[in-house]
Order: sequence, then structure tokens, then C-alpha cells
Amino acid sequence: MDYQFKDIEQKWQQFWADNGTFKAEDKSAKPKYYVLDMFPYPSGAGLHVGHPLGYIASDIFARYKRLKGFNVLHPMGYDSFGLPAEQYAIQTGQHPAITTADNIATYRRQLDQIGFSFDWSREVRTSSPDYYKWTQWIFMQLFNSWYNKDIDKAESIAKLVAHFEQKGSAGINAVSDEEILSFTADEWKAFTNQEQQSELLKYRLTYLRESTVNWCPALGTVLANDEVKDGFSERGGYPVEQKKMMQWSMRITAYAERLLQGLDTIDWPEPLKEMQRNWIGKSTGASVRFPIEKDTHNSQLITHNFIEVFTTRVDTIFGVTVLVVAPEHELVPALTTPEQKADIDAYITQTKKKSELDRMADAKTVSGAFTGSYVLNPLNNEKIPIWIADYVLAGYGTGAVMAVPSGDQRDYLFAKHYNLPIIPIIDIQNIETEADPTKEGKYINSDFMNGLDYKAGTVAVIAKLEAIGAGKAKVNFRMRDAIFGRQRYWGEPVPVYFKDGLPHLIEEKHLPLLLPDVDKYLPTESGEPPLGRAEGWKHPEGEYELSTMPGWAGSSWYWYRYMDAHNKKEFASKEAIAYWKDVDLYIGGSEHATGHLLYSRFWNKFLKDLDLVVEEEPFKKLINQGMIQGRSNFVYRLIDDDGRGTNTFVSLGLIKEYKTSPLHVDVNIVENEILNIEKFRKFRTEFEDAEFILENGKYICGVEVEKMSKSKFNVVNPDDIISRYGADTLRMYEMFLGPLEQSKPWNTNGIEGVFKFLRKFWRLFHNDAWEFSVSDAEPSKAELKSLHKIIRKVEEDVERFSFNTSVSSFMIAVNELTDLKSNNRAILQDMVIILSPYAPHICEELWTLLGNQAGSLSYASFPKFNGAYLIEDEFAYPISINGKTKMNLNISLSLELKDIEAFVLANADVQKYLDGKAPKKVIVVKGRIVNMVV
RNA sequence: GCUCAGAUGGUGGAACUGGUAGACACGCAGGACUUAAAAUCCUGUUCCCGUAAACGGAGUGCGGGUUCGAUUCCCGCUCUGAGUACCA
Repeated sequence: MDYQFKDIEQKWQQFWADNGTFKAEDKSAKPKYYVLDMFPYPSGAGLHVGHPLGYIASDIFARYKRLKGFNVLHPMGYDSFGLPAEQYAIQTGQHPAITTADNIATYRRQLDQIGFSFDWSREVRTSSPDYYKWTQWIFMQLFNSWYNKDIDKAESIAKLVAHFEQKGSAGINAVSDEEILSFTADEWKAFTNQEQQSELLKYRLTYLRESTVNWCPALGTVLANDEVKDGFSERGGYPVEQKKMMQWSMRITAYAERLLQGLDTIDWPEPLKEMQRNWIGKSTGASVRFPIEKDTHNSQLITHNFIEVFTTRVDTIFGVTVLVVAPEHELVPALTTPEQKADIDAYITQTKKKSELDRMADAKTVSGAFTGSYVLNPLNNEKIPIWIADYVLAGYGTGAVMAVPSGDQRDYLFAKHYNLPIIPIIDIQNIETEADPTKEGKYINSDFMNGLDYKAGTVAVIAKLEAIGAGKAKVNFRMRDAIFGRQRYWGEPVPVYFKDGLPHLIEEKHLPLLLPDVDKYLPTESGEPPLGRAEGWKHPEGEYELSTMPGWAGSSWYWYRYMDAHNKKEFASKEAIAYWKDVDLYIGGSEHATGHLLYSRFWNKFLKDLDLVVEEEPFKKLINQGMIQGRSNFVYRLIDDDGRGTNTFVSLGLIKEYKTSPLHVDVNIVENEILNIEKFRKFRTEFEDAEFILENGKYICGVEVEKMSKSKFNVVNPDDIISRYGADTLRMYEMFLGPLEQSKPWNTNGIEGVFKFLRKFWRLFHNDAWEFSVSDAEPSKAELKSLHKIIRKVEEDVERFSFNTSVSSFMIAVNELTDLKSNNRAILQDMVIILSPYAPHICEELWTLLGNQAGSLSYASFPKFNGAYLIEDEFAYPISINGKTKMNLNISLSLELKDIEAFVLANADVQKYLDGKAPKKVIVVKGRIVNMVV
């Protein structure tokens, strides 16, 4: 029979599902291997052809590892809480659970068609109560923990309480809020329960505090920093503003250093690690306290008598000529003198009006206002004016900087603009036109530092500041604690109720705290989140928390649930975690670099601190698959003399001769840039009687690479490809497209080649009448050579994730075997095993036709490479003169270098090239090349 | 601005530690089969000169360098893509 991909693929997909072929074993003598994909959010649009790219790669790898004798865990699930289902619910009233279930069904059908070897018995859905029970449980563990810096680990809050009871707050080195109390053991015991709980909240790893959040009025919710792009929400593109709110936060900053250090221990793409490093943003410097000049400030309002700054160049402290604080800085009202009040107020109003975008666009304009107050340089008591300016950010460091105009360009521009002094502090500094941030040279104008270099100077100045209590070395991180609440419906309820204004965990036995039904998915009239509408949803002791968890909650631990997906007692059993440990290979997009991938590492480290998991890092190796972009096609509509569009279309090569305007055309009616005119006439009714100006009898379309989207008519659906060519072709073609990690436009132009290859492979097993026919003869030398070449090549390629080159090699091997007219059973059976990770359906079929037990292919052994079959006794040496190849010469590989040289020089053709002259030098590299210099 | 990745035929791409640049595939051109088309098969296909072949020349973004030999290593530049940004 000819290659009937439809029947074959359906048959085997059914077989795998019925027989649980890919079920991973929890106990096995085989070594484990865990291959994970980033699970999808099941959107209503279904999968387009770009989505499966990573899944295909990981599936090939998983199948390959099974053949190599590993017990492979390769699961799939859905990140099914999220905004789109809720937006849809607001518009239609349909419960997000229903939308989500529908979408999941579509995804599942589409995924099944591609023939993935997922162990579906372990499927997880983050929106299922069986799952989010454990998300809530982990939240409770975070609530019950604090970070002990002395042992650099999270510990139970009970331990902290015990310490407070015995020794008070002395000796505690914790990551906490800034305003913590100092108390003795007796004072602690004298606190009311209320006071104690309020104090403990400042230590908990998940805590409640008023913070400035990214509020999106259009979405009615708070967004994380990584969900905001350029002042607009990533989803929907709505404006985002800053707002102060009581919010749940996660103390991820406690793990900043470990998150940074851990990057050196994992095999991830360097750009991705770099993004996390930048996001964590560690900078080493010093914090310095500048005492406020007593006479000038409004002493009634003052809360402390100094301004603290963070600087990475504390060595430049003698160059400070102005202290600049953020307009939002808490001391601004106190520092403003009556004479300057009008200026300051005007400036603050002006700043508030500017959106974040304006502020960025305005980066070059210098602006600011003088408060009228001064600080003193702690090292020489010089009076330094205090200004406010919006180039200083309230959210970074302390919201105040010591400006050194000679060393920092922004400070330089500021000083120039407002005529403030600029003091050079390094002998080789050139500050005529701009700041010079050099660290070379010796200090001048710097008191006791004069003559020292950067290293010695920094040490000296920090020592001095510490001695007088005005500063100390400090490490600062850019990363902020992560906001953990959303004012939305479709997320995990926070397992907390409020009593007397303080949060309390619900009892563990009452987990999961189920998401209640509501009449509408909108905020209440009083502005409470949608959960405020749930009737009778109340804890006996108080009101439940009304926000839900953010999208990243459920995805921050899901890889553990796959290890033991149905456990009712634990998020995963100790035994399962001890066996599967961590993810060996994780494939997904780089867009999660500073979101999911950072939060997951954070939760993992936390779970490790509690000895609930065994590895410090969750994902040993990570690969980013590239984005598949859309490839849009255009037709060119003729414009008439009045400037109106006509119903005539001009082929691409002729548009220079006419006046035309481009128009997106559905890529599914264009093949190799040639428009299918009949289908085009049916594309839209207005084109029914369209006319065409053709070239060579064809209409050629224009091409552009854009994002894949419905409005651009460039979405290619895997279902269409599969019904035309089959899943095996789709799988191989997606790999053939180019290197996995590279972004590339989708282009169906070459798919025929892959389809032809599979037919050619099928034909090796069949005679001219399409009857199955293989020979049991001894394989020939040439056949064995082809086979072992491909064995080695595929092993090398798969191990370095170079799937595109192995597809080429398969083509070469099949071309060679076709030329050899090979139908040798031994050879072809091994070929089937090697190809099966890429094209599993056709291989299963041929495997059974060869007489093997159905379904046993997935656990067959990958053929062993034997180099003996590849040994050659001759090599066609390229003979080059001055590096230019002139001819090839067959020479025995057993010859020594000297003999090769003699053999080459004795050759008549070589002599012709040399024109009778002796070469100056002859380079012979055995098995590679002969080069002569003349 | 900063950080990172990349630039190879008409197209997607290959060349793993410096050793025959353009594998494999698409497209295109010519041919076979066919009443015809589709499908299939064969041949050619980096560019330039040349009727074809032989022969010759150029050639991996640009300009230099190291080397017997550079797509690969080094220096400088241009362009493209991604991330990030008054981060003190």
C-alpha cells in the first residue's frame, strides 16, 4: 500500500492512548530523565503552528531518551487560571471554568493529533481544586516562615516566636520590613496577641503591606512589574498608574543573592541568565547618612535628622555638590522652606501629571527644584543644597542620591543647568564638556584621600564613615518583593481570613478553599474585588481575603505535581520527589525569563529550605525555542486616477508600473507566493469578479514577516497541515525549518520535501506494486556504512539539540539506501528505531510490518554505533595551491606524510599546476588536505 | 545609551576542534512518462567571462590583521533582531 498517513496516524494515536504506552514508572531500575515543556495557557484561539515547536523538540528528546534506556517522565498540563477567560466571562456571563474546559478540550484534541508521547495520566490543571489546594498550602508555608540570614535559610515562624519569648528581638538577623520594633523577651510577652501578630507579619515570607502598585483601571487589577511594558499592561495594552494599596507580597528579595549565585550552577542559555542577573540587579556600594542642616528645615515635620543615600561610588564623596531626592521622598514636605514652597509644589504637580512614558521621553530635559534646605557632608561638614528632581526614582535605593557632577553624567547636566559647582576629584579627570566616571588616577580635593587610588580610597572612606557612624558598605538589589494579589475572580483564593484587621490562615484541614460562585465577574459597587459578591462566603471568625493569587502562583511549583499528580495527602510524596528530583530538560520561551522562571526558582529554594524537595535549583538544563513569526502575503490593489481602489490586482513584479496599495491576503490560499485566483475570488464576496494583471500567467504575492495574528490573515493552523500531510511531516518539517533556538517566520514552502522524504522512506520497505517486501540477506558494506553514519549523526545532533541537521541526515541516508536499492531487514529495522522519535507513527507501522510486537518500538534499544563500518582505506585529498583547491587525488590513508607528499608531487596533473617549479613548502594534514605554497 | 544574539546562493539553512564553502530541502530551468493535467522520475542550478565542456576570475555584511590555509580566531565599523533603561 502507498503511504496512508491518515490511517496510520489515527491507528497509533489510538493505540498509545488505549495502552498507556508512555506512562512513566514511579519505581524503576532505569535511570530517570525528566523532560518538561512549559505548560500552555489554554486560550480560545487554539494552537497555531508556532506553539508545538518546543513540544516537538522535547518529544523527540523524550522518545530518544526512552530508546536510550531511561525511565522518562514527559508530562503535560494546563496553566488554566488567567485573565482572558475572565474577560470573556465579563462580556458573556459564561463561567470561566466552562470556557477553560472547552479550550482545554480543543488543545487536547490538537495536541493528540501531533502524536506526542505525553504521560496524560499525570495531567495537571492549575484551576482544579485538587491542584490549587496545594498552591494554597504552599502559600501557608510561606506565611509560616521567615528568612534567617545567619543560616541563610527560611525557618518556621514558630522558631522566631520561641526566640522572641526567650531573648526578645536581640540577636535576630532576618529579612524583614524596615520598621521592626526592638523589644526584650518580657516586652514581647506583654504584647497583646494583636501586637504580636502585627509584628510577626513584618517577618513572614508572604506578608501584607501597603505598597505602591501598578494599578490598571481598565483591567481593574494590580499588575506585577513584568506584566507592565512601557507604562501599559502587557495584556490588552491599557494604561497603568501607580497607586498605594494594601497588598499581599512575597519576600523574594530574601533570596536575591541565592537566585543570583544559583545561575552559575545551571545549564541555561547565557542571554537568559543575563536577563535574570539584570533583573536581580545587584550593585555593591555604600549607604551614607548626610545630616540635615539644623537651621533651615521645617523641624515640626522632620522624622529623622539625616538623609540616607545609596551610592556605588562612595569614593567620590568629596565631589558631592548637591543632594537630590525623588519628588515622592517622604522628607520633602519637611525640607521645603516657606520661600521655596511654591517652587516645590509646582514641580511636584508637574511630575505627577507626567505619565511614565512622558518621563522616559523627557529623559534628556533637565528639571528640578530647590527645597531651601541643606545637608552637611559627613566627612568635611560642607553645606550641600537639597534639590528634588524626577531623575531620582523613589523606588530604587533610598530615593535619594549624592550627586557628584564631575563623575556622573546626569549629575553633571543637572549641575550645569542649575549653575551648581562641579568639583574634580581625580587628577586625570577631564570634565570640560562632560562628566568623567574614571576609576584611574589619584584623588585630589579629597582631604585624607588625596593621592590614594580607587581601591585604597574606597576602603579608606568606608572605614572612616563606619568609624563616625555615618555610613557602611552595602549591597543593593534592584529586584523588589513580588506583589501577590490580584483583584480578579479567576485565580486561587488566598487561604486567609481577617480578624480585627489582621490576617489569619484558615485551618489546613479546610483546604482547598474553593473559589465561590458570583453573579457577575466585576468589582462590587464599593470597589471590592469580584469575590466580594460571593454570597455566604465567610469564615466563621471573619471575612475572607477577597483578592486572588496572581497567574504565576500555580506555575511556580507544577513540575513537582507531575511527579505524583494524584496524591491527596501531599503536594507530592517524599518518595516521588526523591526519585524524580528535578527537571533534566526544560523547553520553553524566553518571555518567561523574569517572571515564571524566577518565581519558580524562588519557590523551589523555599521548598528546599523546608526540606520538602531535594534540589536547590528546579531546572537543570533549559532551552529556549525561538518564536515562530507569521509570514504575511499581500496582493496589490490598483488605484484609479481619482485615488480610489479598484477591483483589479497587480502582480508583485509589475507594481512599479502602476499605482497600487497593498492588502493582506489569507496565506492559506497562496502557495510559493503564487496566488490561487479561484480561491481568492471566494475569499471575500467583493473579490468575486476581481481582475488580475499577471506576470508569466501567474499572480505573484508580496511577503512580509509579522506577528502571527488573525487580523493579518497569516495564521497557519496545525490541523490544516496535518490533514494535508500528516503529523509526522509536520513534526519533521518544524524541526527542518532551522535551529530550534532561532526565531524564524513560518513558511510552508519546503514542506513538500519532507513529505516526499517520508514516502521515500516508506517505499524502501515496499516493492513496485506497493507490497511490503524486505530481504533477509546479509547487509552489504555500503548499507552498513549508511546506517552507522546516521546512527552517529543522530546521536550527536540530538545531544546538542540540532534537530534540523538530523532531518537532513535522514534524507541523505534514505537517498543513499534508495540508490543502493536496499530493502534489507536488518538495516531498515534499525533505521525505523532511529527515525521513530521524529516520525513516530510511520515508524510504529513499519515496526509491526517488520514483525515486531505492536507498541514495543517506544522501548526498543537505540542501535549501537560501530565505527568499524566507517573506516576508509582511501581519501580523496583536495590538492590546493596557495590555499586554493585545484583538484582531488585519491591517496591511501595508510601512507605516511612524507610518502603522501612524494605521491602528490609525482602526479602529472600536479606538475602541470606547478609549472615544473618546486613548491616552497608543502603542508600535508592526514585525512584532510594537501596544500602547496609557491 | 547599555547588554545579548545574529548577518552565508533566488529562499530556509549546512559546514562540530581553522582544512574541498553552499550539505539537505524549496524554488526555478530543461527533459522523460501522459491525449492532457496532477503525481512521479532524470538532469542542471553561488556569481562573472565563455556556445557547452575544459580553463580562468570573484565570493560567507564592510575594512584591516594573524595563518601554508579564515564562514570559523583577533581589531575596527555597518546593519538587523531581542531584552533593558534616568538603577545613583
